[in-house]
Amino acid sequence: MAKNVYDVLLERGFIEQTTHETEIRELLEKEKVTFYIGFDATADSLTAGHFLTVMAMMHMQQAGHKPIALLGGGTTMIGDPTGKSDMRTIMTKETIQHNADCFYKQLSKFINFDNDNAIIANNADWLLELNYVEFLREIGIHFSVNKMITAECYKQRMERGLTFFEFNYMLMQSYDFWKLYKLYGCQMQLGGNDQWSNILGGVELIRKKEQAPAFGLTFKLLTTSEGIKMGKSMKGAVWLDPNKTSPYEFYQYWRNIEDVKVEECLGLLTFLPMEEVRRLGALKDSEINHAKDVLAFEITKIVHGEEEAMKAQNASKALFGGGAALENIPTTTYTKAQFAEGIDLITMMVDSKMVSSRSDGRRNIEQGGVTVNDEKVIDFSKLYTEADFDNEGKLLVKKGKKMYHMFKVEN
RNA sequence: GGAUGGGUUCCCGAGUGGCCAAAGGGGGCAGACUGUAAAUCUGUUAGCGACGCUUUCGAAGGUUCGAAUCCUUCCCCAUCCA
Repeated sequence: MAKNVYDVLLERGFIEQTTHETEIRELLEKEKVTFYIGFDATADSLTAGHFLTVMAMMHMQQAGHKPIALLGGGTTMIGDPTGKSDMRTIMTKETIQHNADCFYKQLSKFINFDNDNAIIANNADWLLELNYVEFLREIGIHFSVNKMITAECYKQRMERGLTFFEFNYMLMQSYDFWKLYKLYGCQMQLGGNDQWSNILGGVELIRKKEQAPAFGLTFKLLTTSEGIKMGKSMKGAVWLDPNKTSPYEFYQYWRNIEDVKVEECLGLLTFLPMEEVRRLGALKDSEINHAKDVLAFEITKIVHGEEEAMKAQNASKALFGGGAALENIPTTTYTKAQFAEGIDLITMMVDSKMVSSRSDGRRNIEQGGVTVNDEKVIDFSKLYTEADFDNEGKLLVKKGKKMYHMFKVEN
């Protein structure tokens, strides 16, 4: 075995906290370790935020360790309240099952679940049938409330109010870890740094209940330089599902990352060798745009495949570099019949979701932010007809500096 | 269960009868400057058939020419007491 995964993860910038640094390093060196990461099935696609943990999983699997992807079918049933302000909509069993299926499908693209190389599990299998009193006697007895309220994850919550349910979340997650330990000999839990307290809970539970070693490790959370969680855009989350976030948009998201985050992202979200990462990260001024190209391409390649990554890159270069064919950018297609009487630009922008409302569209035009085929639009009431499209039946609309959309007329 | 203080637009947070589609900040969007970056400055930020109209200040009723503001009931949250 080449380099210890622990050192790889450390060098690439994944590791934030560990329960037992030296033991973990040694363990990963000597043995094939079974570890787990949990995913709550709150949506029908993974997000860019999940991707970081998936990358860590891939590194671990490549190093010969055995990942367990734990789907939160049970925890999602009630809804993880962490960081949520609104009333969470109660999700039906069917929705959760559907979400979990989607997660599994996506995870399979990154993690090899064949031949027992990795395990997929769902905590619905044990959480839903728990007996309350038994649970308290077996698990609850190991948790000190005094200790729990001092936990960092609850601290912020103490001021705003904490429900008994939220308070229990740690126990449920700890129980998951213990269950996976019993079922699969899982020795280690990884997760985002916000999971630290919950992970610690599990580690201690196993140590107390089984007198056996268990370990925990958390990853840095991807944030912007202002500390805001990355992976969100104005349209909401950046999804890994190409139907929810097109490869082009996905590519653009990373292409537009802040300068100061480029090196960090290259280390975490690509497999490029670290020498290359450091070289690219050291580029200055406009040179760093090259590093961003590489970053966007590499991530898109891992998530959507090389072909899609190429397409996204070409589209991006065509739009921002000029020349080249304008293919693979987001497109809305109309029929000739729809254009018989002409359609105004605002309608087109609303249809294509370039703007959120007609008012929004009008504002953008009034502020001089919209061009059609590189010409600034002044009159928002103008009706566009087939004559305005080029001979291929295309019309390129640009909103702001970066948002492009292609309109087509076909029969 | 009791007392007190609260629920305002994407978020935080002003506003206690008309001048309120609602100050200020954050975030978003657009313009300028740039490198598809950051910072900065400017504009904008409920919707629509747009110098006008419609819907919004926890919910439902009521008072009034007129309500985010006053009254009634209800729901929710925080703090203290039990």
